Order: sequence, then structure tokens, then C-alpha cells
Amino acid sequence: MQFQFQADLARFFQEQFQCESFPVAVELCPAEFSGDVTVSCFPFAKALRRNPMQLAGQVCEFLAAHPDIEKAEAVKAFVNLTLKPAALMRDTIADPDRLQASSLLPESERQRILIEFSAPNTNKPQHLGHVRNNTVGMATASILERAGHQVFRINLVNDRGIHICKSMLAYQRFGEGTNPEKAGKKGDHLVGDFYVRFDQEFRRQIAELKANNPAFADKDSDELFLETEIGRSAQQMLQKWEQGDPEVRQLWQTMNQWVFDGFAETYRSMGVQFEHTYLESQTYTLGRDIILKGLENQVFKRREDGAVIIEFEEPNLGSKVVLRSDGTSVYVTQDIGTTLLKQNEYQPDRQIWVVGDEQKYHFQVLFAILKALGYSWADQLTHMAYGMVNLPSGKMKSREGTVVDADDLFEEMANLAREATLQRNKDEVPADLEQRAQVISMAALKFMLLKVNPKTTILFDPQASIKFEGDTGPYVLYAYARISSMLRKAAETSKNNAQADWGLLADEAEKKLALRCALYPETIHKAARELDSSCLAAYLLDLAKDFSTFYNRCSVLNASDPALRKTRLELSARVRNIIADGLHTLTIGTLESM
RNA sequence: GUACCUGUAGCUCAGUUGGAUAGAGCGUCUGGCUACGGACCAGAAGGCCGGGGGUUCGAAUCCCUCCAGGUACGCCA
Repeated sequence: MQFQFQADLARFFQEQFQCESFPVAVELCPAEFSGDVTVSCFPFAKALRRNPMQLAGQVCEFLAAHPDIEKAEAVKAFVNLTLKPAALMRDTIADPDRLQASSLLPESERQRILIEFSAPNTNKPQHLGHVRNNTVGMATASILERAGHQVFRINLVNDRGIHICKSMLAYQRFGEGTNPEKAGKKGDHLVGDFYVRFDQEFRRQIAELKANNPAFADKDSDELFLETEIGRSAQQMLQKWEQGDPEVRQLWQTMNQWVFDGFAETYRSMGVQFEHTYLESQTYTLGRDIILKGLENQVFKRREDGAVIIEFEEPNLGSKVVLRSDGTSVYVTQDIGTTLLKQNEYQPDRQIWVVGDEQKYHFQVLFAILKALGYSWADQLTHMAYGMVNLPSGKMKSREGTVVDADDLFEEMANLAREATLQRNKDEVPADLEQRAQVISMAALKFMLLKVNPKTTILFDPQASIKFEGDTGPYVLYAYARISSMLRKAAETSKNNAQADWGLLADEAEKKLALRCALYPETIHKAARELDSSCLAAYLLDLAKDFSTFYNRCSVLNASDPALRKTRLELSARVRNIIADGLHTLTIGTLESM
């Protein structure tokens, strides 16, 4: 918000106290006081080293005489202002271009930003946890872009490793030559079934093993992996894969392709897109040379057993193996390699990883190593750690089948949205019913995930499902559809060429709505600066709520005179544009009717 | 054991560069349709902001401590 009187007040301070100029902030006046906006005098009191109450008196006196202000009232250290409607509208929404332009960051602050998210494994379909990652990743990228940054969305698919070999092995043994077409199943689901099948067989063998060897009785099953026949076979398969065994590679290629095809469909439903997808099978050896070079430069050292390690000065980080004693890479080594690759290929000013908060330590280690290696950009790396999605029964586990599957969830949600839409349109089934069901259900789901702070752990109750009423995506969509409907009607019935006159908008609800609109640019800035979609989601709810209040109090199409009607239509149209802009920034679509 | 995260209304969550009487939604209870679209609006009830101490004119917010829940600390990824 930027009002004329703020600049005037700043000048007043300069003259009155012979001081440097400092910014004058305003906020919305709380509902329990009368006024449109409030000036808090605590910041001035600090800057000027004066009594805040006394300052409030002076500020009140100055502003009461200001031509834009109808009434100024000092309450303790606050000055509550009622603005003249014409001035309020002039400084908030009368000029939509200004609103649009000010939501972009200044040129000097815009960066090239690379954001990596999703990063699925190719042994199973995606579940609600991945949906949160994808949604947060896409929305964050989109928010950064909206604020003026240049953004590159990157996926790094974990397409190799023991977990994939498990699915492959189970397929060889129990698959009977099936494929997605024969099974009538999405490829990622089919491969996931074999992952679960592997685990069943593994657990059967573990039980058998424990029954026959009392010594194993209290060991946990991960420790006994190589004691089982099927575990050893999976290990052997991984070794064959690494040696490039043609048969294993062929099967790997085939099953991975099934999964990629399945993922493509899931991504399409969600509107997820990447500038580039890296495959771990092509990058996993990259970090090793850098480690060896670092070993020469004494960033790392070789332990007696041959492993290469780094010892951190920071005690909480301890020490970390970066090359195994057999010379192969570990997880963090691979990430060092891919980070450098991305840095070289995209030359970003900043890299962001959207990865679960359980990997905080990993990223601390990664960033600390890159810093130790002397890369100047190493302090421009951010781990955007988000919380898990848990079920009432606890954590989701793919191999135990206790997950909310992404595709199933999308389908259920779309069914609910379709029913609700039909319920509302009993007379005539809308031609675009499918489209509506898709947009509404995705809006509900994404909004639910985006309105909470990314770092909170979400509890998702499948029984309670996802609501379409109250604090939801559909509520915001509904405000948009209502305005659209109103504007359509206005276009049909408009017979006059009345001019908008902003001074006519004097109702509480009209002023509140205009003020809310004016808060949009700073909300975008905050969301981008803090990588937090939730403040934008909360803003859109407030905006939609303020619109609904206005809509119920102030008649638009049947307004008492043509100029008032025209002005209210203009106001509504601006609200509609902001809702659309905001929802699209959260990667949520809009509907003209619902 | 050490580090980090979380603890706010019955439930799900906002609110921290310290500022007015702590806010929404759901649920519960009252009202509002001769409708510019009821996926709505107006209102009520519901809180020692996990406990205790401290700093401050002022603390949900900062510091200390305790309690509860979660996560991480692999030559797994």
C-alpha cells in the first residue's frame, strides 16, 4: 500500500524534527476500531527517541488537516484514519497498471534461480507425499517467476539402485511376462506392485530364516537382507546392472519406461513441468573426480581403511565419508557432482532444493563440503525443507501399501467435484463438466497443501477427504466465477455509457475490498522472499471473503445510479483479475462458471 | 546422548525484524433466499498461546529451563 499521505507525513517529520527521512508504514485498521488504515507510532518513537503517545498526538493533528483524510483519531500510540473515498480509491485500485507493475521486484533484485523438486524413484507410483512436493515445487517456482526472477525447474529422477532391482527381480519371478497393457494398469502402478511383491517374499524368507536360526531372532530385517536368498539375488542384479549386463539393462530399460509413462500422466494431471530432467543413472558417478582433487588439496583426507572423509569444524556435523574404501561414491558425492553440473549448465545465482525436512542434515553436509571446496556460490544454496504428510494411522509406507496413491486421490477428488457440480446444475448438465471437475478438484487439493506453511507436518485424513467449503480453493474459485457471471450479465444488459466515479464507493465493504487489492504486490514479494506460498493463499482467501461481503451488502447490477453501477463493476473486475493472477501464481486454474 | 522441527479454540491451521482487547475455517448454536450464483452472508458460544522462570513500558513472538510429539545423526538413497 502506498498512500499520498505517507509521503507527506514523512516530510512533516523531517521538517519538524530536522531528521533523516524514514519510511512511514500503514496497515489495515483492526475491525474493533473505526477507521480504514492505521499508522503505528512505535517505529517513529524509536527513530526519533520520543514518547510514542505524544507523537501519535502530533501525527493525528497533522493528518486530520490532510486533504485526503476525513477523520483521524489517536488511540494510545496508534492513529486510526478514515480516508476520503476518492483518495482511498485513487491510491489503491484506480490505476490497475501500477498495481500490476509494483508486484514485480526491482530489476536489480531479479535472479536466475534453479529449483529442483519431485525427484521420484522409479520403483513405485507417486503418493500424497510426492503430491505435496510437486505442488510446493511448482508453486514456489511460479511465485518466484511472478516476482520477476528467471526460474529453471529441474527434476532428478532416481532411476537406478537396489530398490529398482527389487521390483525387477520380483517381476522376473512372479511377473509371468505381463506388461501395463496386458495388466490394464498404469506402468508405475504395475512396477510398484512388484516392489510390494518383493517385500512379501522377503518377509517370508526372513520369517523362515529366523525360525531356523535362533541367532537371527532379534536382528531386524534390514540387517539380514544379505542373509536371504532374494536379498542376495537383488544385490547380484545391482552388480550386473553396474557391469552393464545386457539382459538386466534391457529389463531395467523396459520397466523404467513403464514408470516414466505413468509419471508423465500423473504430472500432466497436476500441471507439473520441468525445463530439464536429469537421470541419476547418468550422473551418479560425477562427484568422484572432485573428491579426488579435493583430496590433493587436503580438503578431504584418507582414513586408514581407505575411505575418503571430511572432518567438519562445526561439531554438530561431525565427519562424513565421501568415497567408500572401494572407491565408489555415496549419496552426498553424487549430489556434489549434480550440483556442479547444474551450476555449469544453468549458471544460476541461486539453487533451491525442495526436499523433505528429514534430509536437513544431508543438505547441511552438502553445502558445507561445497563451501570447503571453495565455490563462491556455495552460500547461495537453499534446502527448502517441507514437512511430511502423515495419515491418522501414521507414516505412509510404499512397500507396506499404506499410502494415499496420487492417481487414486485425483480420481476420487474429481468424482466428488463432479457430483457437487451436477448437484448445483440440476436443470442442465454443463458441457464442460469434466473440465470443471478437474479444475475444482485440483484447486481443492493444491490449495489445501499450499495454504499451510511448508514446514508443518500435515495430517491427512482420507475419511474426512477434502472440503469444498470454507477455507478452500473452491471458495476462491467461486468468488471468481460469481464476478465472471456478473460481468457477463453486465455486458448483455449495459445500455448506458456511464463513467466510473471512484468517489462514490464509500461503503465500508467497498473500501475494505479496495484496500485488500492494494496489498497484493507486497504479498507476492513476501511469498517470493520467504519461499512461502501460504501467505499468498491466505491473502486470496481474505480477498475472496472481502468480495463476498461486498457482494452481499452492495448491489452491483441493480445499483441505484449508473455511475455507481459502473464503478462497482470496475471494482469487481479488478478483484477478478487479482484472483486469477494469484491462483495462477499458485498453479491453480480458474473457471468462468462452476 | 547430541542437534533440529513442532506444541495456539473440540478439530485443521494463521499470527514472530516484540506493539491495541490473540485470528480464520470446520464442527456446534441463532439468523438471512420475491437470489447481481447459498460452494454464500450476518451473528453467538468456544483460549492461563504445553508448564515454569526471566528480559521489557509492553511477550504467542526474545532468553533460560522443564514436559510432550516428530526427525536426523550409515562406507542406504
